[in-house]
Amino acid sequence: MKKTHFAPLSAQEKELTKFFVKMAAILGVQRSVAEIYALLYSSPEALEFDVIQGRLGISKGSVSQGLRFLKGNGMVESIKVAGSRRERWQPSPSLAASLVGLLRNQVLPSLEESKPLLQKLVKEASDQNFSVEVIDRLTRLQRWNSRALELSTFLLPPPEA
Amino acid sequence: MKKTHFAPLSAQEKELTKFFVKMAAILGVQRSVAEIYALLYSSPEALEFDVIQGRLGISKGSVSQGLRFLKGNGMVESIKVAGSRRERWQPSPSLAASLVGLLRNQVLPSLEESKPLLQKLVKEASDQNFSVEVIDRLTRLQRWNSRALELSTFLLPPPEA
DNA sequence: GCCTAAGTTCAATTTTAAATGAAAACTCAA
DNA sequence: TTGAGTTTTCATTTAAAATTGAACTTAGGC
Repeated sequence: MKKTHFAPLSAQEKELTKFFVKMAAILGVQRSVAEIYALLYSSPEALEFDVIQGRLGISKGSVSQGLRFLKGNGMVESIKVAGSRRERWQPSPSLAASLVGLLRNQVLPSLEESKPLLQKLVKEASDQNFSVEVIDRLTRLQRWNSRALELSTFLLPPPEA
Repeated sequence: MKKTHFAPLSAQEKELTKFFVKMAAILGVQRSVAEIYALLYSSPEALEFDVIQGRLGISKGSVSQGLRFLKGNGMVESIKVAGSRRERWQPSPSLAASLVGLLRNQVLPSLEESKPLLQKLVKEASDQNFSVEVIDRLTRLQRWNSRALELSTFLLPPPEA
């Protein structure tokens, strides 16, 4: 039998949601995702899909996409109980690891993509006799990109590598 | 006499714009702002309002707001030439300082705002006999927030303080 | 191996954010 | 002081992002 009524968020849950929504905004993560994470984070037990949907009052589509995003970034994990087809969701044990996963996926790709681009730009600027000032700026930019990349790879090593 | 025609962006300028737009996206900064910065960054001399508007082909409103944002975050500065009322814009000399300014304004406020909120949540959770697991999570969250705040204040000291 | 509960997909819609541009405000050269 | 040359403001428009939900797929209990 399927549940049809769910308790609205408590005052504390709402506050925690505010916090996660704010942090998520900094990282460019959407509100509904932060809401799901906040709910799981403030629940002592793992929650079923239905419960997440019902308590947050959002669509199945959003729950599905939100959980996929969170799982993809290593921020939540699901457990299965024998005899039921429903998955139960909970936050990953390490918040640190979760943030690392998130950052790696959000930031690293852009840094990597830009490396050859900047290299080309610096070369062209020198070849085409740009002003020293501009060449200098581009070179510094390139240096920044490399450093950021090194630092990220050091701080955020790929999982199980 | 007012200029009415402006050169479109060169291939290099477009590429550099792509780079800054990408980086800006990570930090949640809008595209038009990144475009303005990229243009100034690739120009050997300081540029007038009109030129920025003309070469980027964006509205006066966007240029005005974009420059205000960049200036407010210490990323560009304006110089005035005697005998003309127009300001001329250029990127701030230190890219590092620019990023610091940006991060401080984007991230620190949220961290600070959240401190008392998290403190209250931890207290309420203990008072109201939440599960150990949840109390533990909230406590770890609080610790994270404090550390991030300390680290930020250390890395990004307020200007001229 | 069915059959249905459970979850996913994605086009359509809603919501939110960004850009525009006309009008207002400011500023300084004359 | 004045007023044309600049820049800012902000209501409106446009564009982008997030959400919805009905149709579809999948998994596993029976």
